[in-house]
Amino acid sequence: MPEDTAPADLTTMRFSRAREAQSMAVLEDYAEMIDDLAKQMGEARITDIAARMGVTHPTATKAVARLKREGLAVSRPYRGVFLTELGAEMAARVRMRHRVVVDLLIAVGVPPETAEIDAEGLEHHVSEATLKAFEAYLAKRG
Amino acid sequence: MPEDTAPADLTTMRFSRAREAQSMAVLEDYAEMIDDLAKQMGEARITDIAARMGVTHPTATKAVARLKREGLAVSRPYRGVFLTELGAEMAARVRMRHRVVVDLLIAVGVPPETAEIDAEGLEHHVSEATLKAFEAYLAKRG
DNA sequence: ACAGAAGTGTAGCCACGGCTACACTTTGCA
DNA sequence: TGCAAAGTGTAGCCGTGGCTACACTTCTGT
Ligand SMILES: [Mn+2]
Ligand SMILES: [Mn+2]
Ligand SMILES: [Mn+2]
Ligand SMILES: [Mn+2]
Repeated sequence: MPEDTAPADLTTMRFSRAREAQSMAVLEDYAEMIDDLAKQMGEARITDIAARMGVTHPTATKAVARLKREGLAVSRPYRGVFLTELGAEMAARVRMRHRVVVDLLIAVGVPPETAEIDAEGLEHHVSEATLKAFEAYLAKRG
Repeated sequence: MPEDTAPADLTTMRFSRAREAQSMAVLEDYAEMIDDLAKQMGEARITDIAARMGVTHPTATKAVARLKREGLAVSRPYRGVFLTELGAEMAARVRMRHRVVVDLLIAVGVPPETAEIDAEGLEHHVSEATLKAFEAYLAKRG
């Protein structure tokens, strides 16, 4: 085995972390989007959530059901969806991280439109440590 | 609607792209891993693939079945798994991209161990345009 | 040579995130 | 005011990627 290869158990841990991060991605994106809609439209309706996510309304309903199950949102039949305090905190955190990721990409030379697109997937795999490093890099750059 | 917000249909496209990228992630990671194992051990066995991915062997078997279905690998019962030419090309591309992502993270100040971990998830959402930008940045930095 | 260990296949379970189809409720307008 | 349009709920399908349990094959060491 080449010495530039990490031990197998460290490799395994990397994959586990990536899977774990991915399992949060849907939750994070919906939380942020519901918060966006609440700010822009006054409330987040299932149809609007679905339209923005690019999915059908039953898919959005299922995602919201998961958010509710995890204590991140509440809703009553035929009414809008609202974030709990926990959900709002997640939304704020996710929005900030998203912005930092986009800014960093642009700072290292990625075209802004591309940065926006790629960030939507990248953001969910940026750890706290990496986020801090990004912020430090951006601060240093002014 | 605030003017710092992208049109809804662009937002929708971002999410679609992220989902699409994600659907390739498993394929990419397995292709790279099978290639690793072929180089390090002579051949890629289901048990070894599973162990490194941190999953059980039936899970690895299913992933390999998908690789075969997509023309990226071949195998015969109770024998090892081998990449096709297409699969080997994907593995090479994925390995290169992984390395660039890790290098870029380190270049902007992310601790190397963290860079390795985060890159495992990030890599799948780095587009060609972003990869080129990363390479340019790294080249400029020497 | 063969028995036990190791490896592999496969059935069948689950959660998730897509979808269509259809029923029901709410909204809005003539 | 009431009816049509819009919105929502829900059942049920699929593919994917996890898992356990168990059967079968291959390998290995005595
Ligand atoms: Mn996202
Ligand atoms: Mn985002
Ligand atoms: Mn990966
Ligand atoms: Mn990788």
